Amino acid sequence: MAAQPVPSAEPATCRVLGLRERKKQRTRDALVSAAHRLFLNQGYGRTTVDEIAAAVDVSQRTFFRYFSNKEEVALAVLADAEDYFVATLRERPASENPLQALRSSIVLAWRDLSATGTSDTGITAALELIQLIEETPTLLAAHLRRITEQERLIAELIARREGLDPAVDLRPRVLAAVFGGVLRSAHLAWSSGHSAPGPEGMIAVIESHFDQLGPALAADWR
Amino acid sequence: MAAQPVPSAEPATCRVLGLRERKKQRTRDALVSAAHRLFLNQGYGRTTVDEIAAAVDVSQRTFFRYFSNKEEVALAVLADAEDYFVATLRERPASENPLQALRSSIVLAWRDLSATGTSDTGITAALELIQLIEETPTLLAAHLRRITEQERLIAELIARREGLDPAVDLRPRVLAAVFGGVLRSAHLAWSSGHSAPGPEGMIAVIESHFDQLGPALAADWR
DNA sequence: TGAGATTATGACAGTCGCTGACATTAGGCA
DNA sequence: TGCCTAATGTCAGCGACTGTCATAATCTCA
Repeated sequence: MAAQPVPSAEPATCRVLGLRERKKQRTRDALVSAAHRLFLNQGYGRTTVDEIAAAVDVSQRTFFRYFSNKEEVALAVLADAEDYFVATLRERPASENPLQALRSSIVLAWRDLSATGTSDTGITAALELIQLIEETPTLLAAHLRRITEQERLIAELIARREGLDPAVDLRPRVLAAVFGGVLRSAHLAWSSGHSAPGPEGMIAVIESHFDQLGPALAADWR
Repeated sequence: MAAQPVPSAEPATCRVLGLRERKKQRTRDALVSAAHRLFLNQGYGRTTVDEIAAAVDVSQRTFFRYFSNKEEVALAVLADAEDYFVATLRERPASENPLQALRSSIVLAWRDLSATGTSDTGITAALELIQLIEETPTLLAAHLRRITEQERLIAELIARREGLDPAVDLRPRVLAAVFGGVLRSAHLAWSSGHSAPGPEGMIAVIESHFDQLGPALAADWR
């Protein structure tokens, strides 16, 4: 393996990663993708943790050292996408108002991810997972809880962005909750299958839901 | 529970219930209140289903014939309140726009329930439970999932109210999601303890969150 | 009122998610 | 090479939940 001639395209941190750390990362990734495959093939409920562990040739106990429960390994696929969204939000210019910043961040994040994506571990996996979540009550519950944690983070980001104290001003938290609601509604609409598939379809659904936010709150619906 | 001026969802059929049905209702109620007491005393996670069943002197198997899982018995306390809210929403005059109707329904429902409430099974139980939910991840997840089901119902009600096809027009679903988000945010704020206790405190928090909905979505936050 | 059909319940066994404890192995480092 | 630490496997056990079958309680109707 070309150990030396690698230029500094990679962050320095993972150059010096020991064998131990790399191995951990590999088994973690293997667990995630094995779980993903099993869940999609035979359903979440009909897949046991033992199966996932066996597919990667580790013990069940080791599985639970990587993921605190079965839901976590399923939702792990979305973690990257969420992080990317948050990173995007941090970089939105101050000229945008908060709602604009959230909307453009989510759309940009989807666009970037769909361009960057290695088709296997990337955005298609996330989309398949969203579908799976919507039809699996247990997963949906766990996902919704994660969403609310994300909303707290988003509220803090917005508050800092606008120079407000999040403990006093309710607007950041209200906005984050509204944003979460609109997104969830869009995910549900997309996964119910009446719209275009793939990232483009998802983006379109999200945009149309945001477009209806004003009208939905308007005094006159006619 | 003899109050008239309220929307009652009771069909006349249940006037003369057989012994069997009444007995079932009693054990169900006993399970709910025993569970409620145990959860509040020693925490949700440290209470086993066996304990709850034993407290009512039924087998564990019987417990699971009444509730499909442990979360359900905890959230059952909120079911009445939710039903009351939905009934209230159905009766809101057409002169109110959708957002107004939702807001006044939730406030009215809380007010009525806090007036009607037998202190034991009524609104205080619901408030204690909201607190418990917010500090118990498992319960929060289950609760959030129920909320989304409620949102679907609310969206249908709003659509019918406005004479729209909920499959076409996104506004009912978006509005329901926004409403759910604002409420959840209010619950969280109330249960974090920085506001007045009791139903009045909750109502105040809800009102203030709704007041911030417009400002949160506004273009200019200054 | 009493026999037979329903229906709720209990008892039991078993699966699966998840955890603590301890021994074993494998990578890091002097 | 050999010690130290961290990752893993094994095992035992708890608790949530389900299927199955026998029993007991209610209901129905002649």
